[in-house]
Amino acid sequence: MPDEPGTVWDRPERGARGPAPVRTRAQITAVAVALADAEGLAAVSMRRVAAELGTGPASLYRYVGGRDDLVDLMIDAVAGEIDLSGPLAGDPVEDLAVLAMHTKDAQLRHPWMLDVPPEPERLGPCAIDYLEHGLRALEPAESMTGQAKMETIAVMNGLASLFARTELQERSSPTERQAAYAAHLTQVVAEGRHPLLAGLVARQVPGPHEDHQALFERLIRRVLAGLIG
Amino acid sequence: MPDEPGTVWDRPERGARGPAPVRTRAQITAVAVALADAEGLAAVSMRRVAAELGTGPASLYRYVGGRDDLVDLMIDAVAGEIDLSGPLAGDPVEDLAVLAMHTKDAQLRHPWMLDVPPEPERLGPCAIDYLEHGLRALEPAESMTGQAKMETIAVMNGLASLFARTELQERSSPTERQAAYAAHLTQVVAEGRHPLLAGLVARQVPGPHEDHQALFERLIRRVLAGLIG
DNA sequence: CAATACTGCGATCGATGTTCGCAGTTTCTA
DNA sequence: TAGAAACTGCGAACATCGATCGCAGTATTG
Repeated sequence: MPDEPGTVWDRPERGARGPAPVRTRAQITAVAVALADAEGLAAVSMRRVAAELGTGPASLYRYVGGRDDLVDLMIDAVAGEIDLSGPLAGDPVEDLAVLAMHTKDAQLRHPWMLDVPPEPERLGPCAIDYLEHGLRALEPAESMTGQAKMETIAVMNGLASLFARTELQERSSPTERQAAYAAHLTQVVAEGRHPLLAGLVARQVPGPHEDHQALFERLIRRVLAGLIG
Repeated sequence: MPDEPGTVWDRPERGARGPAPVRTRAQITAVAVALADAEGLAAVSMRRVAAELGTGPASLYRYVGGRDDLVDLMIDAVAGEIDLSGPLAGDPVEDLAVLAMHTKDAQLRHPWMLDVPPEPERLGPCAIDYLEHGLRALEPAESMTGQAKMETIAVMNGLASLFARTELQERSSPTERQAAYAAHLTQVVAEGRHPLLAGLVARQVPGPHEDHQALFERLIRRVLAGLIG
C-alpha cells in the first residue's frame, strides 16, 4: 500500500491489477487481536504478527499503512463485538447504562484495549455504528445539545474504561512494579502524615469487595442521571 | 543505580561513598518536563534528555532506573504543581470540584500528561499528598465507604483528564491523521445511515462552543453530587 | 503480446531502551 | 596513611522496534 490515502478504511482492500493477496486484513487483524489477548498490546509488533502469519514484516505493509493502522483495525474489531441489536427501552439512562456494561465487558475480554492511547476520532465503521447507537439512546433527551450528548457518551465510555481497569487490576496478580509501589505506599503512610490514607490502606485487604457488576451499575446510573435531562 | 530496589522514591539520591553526582534528579526531571512540554512525551527519550544535559545516555541510569522511572518523576513533579494549600470549604462537592479544576489546569499546562499510560498506583510523594487532600475533602461524607471515596476521586480525575483532552484537541490544529479520520467520518455519514450522527457532524463547525470552564464546572458538580452522600 | 499495476519479501536503515565494563574519584577502615 | 571498597561518568555495544527500498514474480489491461 502506498502512502497518500488517509485512514485504513479509505484504502481499498486490494488493488485491481496484480495477483490476489495471500492474506486478508480480517485475517491479520484476528491474529493481532489474539496475540494481544494472550501477551498484551506490546507483543503486537510488526515482526511478531508477521511471524505468526508465517511471513516477513515487510509483507504486512501491503495490507496496512503501519502499526497504527493495525491498532485501528484491532480497535474496530472489538467495537464490532459489542451487541447493538437489543431494542432500546426508551429511557436514556437505562439504555446507556446497558451500553456501558457491554463496553466494559468488551474491555474485560480484551485488556489491551486499556493500553491503547486514547486519541479520539479513530472511528472505524463499527465504532461509528456504536456512536450512532448511543445517540439513538439519547434521542428522548430533547433538551440536550448535540455537544452535551457527545460528552455524555464520552463520560460513559470513560467510566467503563475506569472500571474495567480497576476490575482487571484486582483480578490479576500485581506487577513487580505495582508491588514495589504498594510497599512504598504503606511505608510512606506509616510515617504518620496522611492519616486518612492510612485508614484506607489498613482496610485494603479484607472483604471481597462489593460485587463489581452491581457497583458499576449503580454508579453509572447515578452519573448518567446527573448528566441527562 | 543497580537493580534491586523498588520505586525511584526508595532509591537514595546518591551513594555514600563515591564522588558527588554532577547532576540532580530534580535537574533531570526539570529538563525532561520542559522537553515534554515543548515537543511531547515521545520526545523524552533517554538519548534526547541526556543530550539536553550535555552527556551520554548511559549516565542517566545512575540517577534513574529507566525511562519509566523518569516518567514517574515527571508525573510527580506535575502533581506537585497543584495547589493544595487553599482551605477546604467543608462541602465535598465544592472542594472536589475545585481540586478537579486545578488538576485539569495542570494537565492543560502539560499536555503530555494525557499520553502517560494510566497504570494506577504510581504514586510519588506529591501524588500521595494529593490523594490525602482529596480524602480530606470527602471527610464530611460520613456515609461513604473508603472504597466509594477512592472511586469518587478516581472518577473526578478521569473527568478532569477527559475534559483536558477535548479542550486541548480543540485548541490545537488537528494532526494529519485526525484530519483524515474527520474526512472519513463525513464521507461515511454522507451515505445516509447514521442520521443522528449526521446531524451533529453538520453542526460541528459553527459556534465557539460553550465556555469550557463553565461547562466543566457544571458537569463535574453534577457528577460529584450524584456520587457523594 | 507487451505494458501496467500489483504482490511478496529479503535486506537494510535509523531510532529506541538498556547493559557492560573500564577509568577516575571519593570515602571508609585498619 | 595506605589500601580496599563503593561509587560516578560514560563510550561502546546489543537487541528490538517501525519503516523503506528495490527486485522478482504474477495477474490484469489494452
